[in-house]
Amino acid sequence: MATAAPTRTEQVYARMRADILAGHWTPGAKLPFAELVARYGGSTSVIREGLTRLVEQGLVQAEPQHGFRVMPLSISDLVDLTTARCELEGLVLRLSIEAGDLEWESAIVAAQHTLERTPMTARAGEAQDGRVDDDPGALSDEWRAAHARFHNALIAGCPNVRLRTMAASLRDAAELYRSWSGPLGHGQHRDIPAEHEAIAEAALSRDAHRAVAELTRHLRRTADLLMGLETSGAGSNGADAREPAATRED
Amino acid sequence: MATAAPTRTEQVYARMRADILAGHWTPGAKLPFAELVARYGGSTSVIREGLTRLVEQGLVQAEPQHGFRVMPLSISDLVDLTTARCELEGLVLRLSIEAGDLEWESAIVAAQHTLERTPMTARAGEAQDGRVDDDPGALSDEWRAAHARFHNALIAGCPNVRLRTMAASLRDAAELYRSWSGPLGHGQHRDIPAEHEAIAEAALSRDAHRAVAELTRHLRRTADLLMGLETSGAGSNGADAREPAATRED
DNA sequence: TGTCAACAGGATTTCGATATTGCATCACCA
DNA sequence: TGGTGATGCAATATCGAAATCCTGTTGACA
Repeated sequence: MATAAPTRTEQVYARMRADILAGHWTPGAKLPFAELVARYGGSTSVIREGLTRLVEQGLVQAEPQHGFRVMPLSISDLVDLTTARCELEGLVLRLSIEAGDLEWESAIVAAQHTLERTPMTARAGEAQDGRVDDDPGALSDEWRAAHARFHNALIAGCPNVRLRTMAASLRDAAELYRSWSGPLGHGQHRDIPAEHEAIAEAALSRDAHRAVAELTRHLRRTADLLMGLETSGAGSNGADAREPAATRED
Repeated sequence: MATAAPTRTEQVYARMRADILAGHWTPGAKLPFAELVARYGGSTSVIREGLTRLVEQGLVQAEPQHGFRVMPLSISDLVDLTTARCELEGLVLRLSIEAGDLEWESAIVAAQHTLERTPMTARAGEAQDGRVDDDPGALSDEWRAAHARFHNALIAGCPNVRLRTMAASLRDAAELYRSWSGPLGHGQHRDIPAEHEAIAEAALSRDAHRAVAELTRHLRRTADLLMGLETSGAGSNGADAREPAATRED
């Protein structure tokens, strides 16, 4: 599965990244070298390089003489993140719709089909080997992967690599929040598949304005829900809420 | 001068970054460990960590088993970069104008005053110690610093840390292009100070729409000029132009 | 003469140990 | 008894060498 990357650093980095995004390390928790070396193999140099990359991506925090810790979550950051995503992902989606070709369309159709038929919640007690087991009702890894692929397919048509990369990076940051909140759709009279279909349909109709509006609503709803339930379970100093969570602007 | 950063990695990283942005290494050129160790001190680990951070920022390119090289320049990337900057920096400026306080205003006034009175071109023959000397007519380090501070002051009012960081990162990437083109304003019947003043004036008048329009025009003019002159001097495989430079969209 | 394989040189990647730093505990003194 | 300073411990930051990989060259063979 990880044959393409020849260097050990790359492999370790990829695994650490996946684990963090999957929620195997609690936000704000320390990442001690000893444990990382034991878990991922490689020497401190390799671990350190991986951590450094994650720091630069905003997924990990570095404290100069105290080591590294998973980026802590906060309400105010989630507000910022959501605003940034709405603006940036909206822009990228618009460019994508303008430039997307047939292949792009087909990929969206396929990704939506897959997502639609992938169950959101996993069977409990299927934790891999990580530190934190998934509570019942948590999003399944398969669904999250399909979800990411769907959103990636939407913006894949945008020819501007820089904008696309930045949008993807923001989505990763949001993934961290998604991992550390209670189950999302939970009854809350919300039809997530319908939201996805609305976005896809508008995009395929080349109706950029409507597609962006649907996407923005989708993102904001998710964020609002996350904020409502924001009480990250395990961690010691997991979440520090600085602001009273007011959706500003737009 | 570098007393605040306790770790050696931080110092080396900062110096490498500054040197790259200042144009002391030609785009596309290899960055051999031996030379880096000799120039910046520290062992390979330290150098490597710094390079890794720069890779994640898009300033350096990593080829898994072949080392690192300065990110190559290309017309198509400059087009993407400019679009991204116009959109993102425009957005951030708007938010900044909406939220900026008196302190923000004052900082802009001060930064513009400084910029206005800093000569753009340096005296020739003042190369520090680096590899590539500045040709006569190149932008002075002082002006470039003042210029960066001015643009930073404009967007400093934006409370959204993520958006602000991303905008700053894009400006750094643009700085690389600025370093590797002929002198900018060169007669070209262009009044750069006036452009800056127009942006500042509109921002201080809280006229977001006009400010963004002025900023966008400023950025596009610079990019167009860079593309017209795009023939990076020294480097071996410096610039690879993939597309015929067509400004699209908007 | 052209092609392929083995070899040598140089560069990067990885390792394990050492040096350094920060923190907590404890003794000592006012 | 409260506060201050020294000491030991744990963890990170840094180092320099060994291992690994790529590249260009030489030589043999068809």
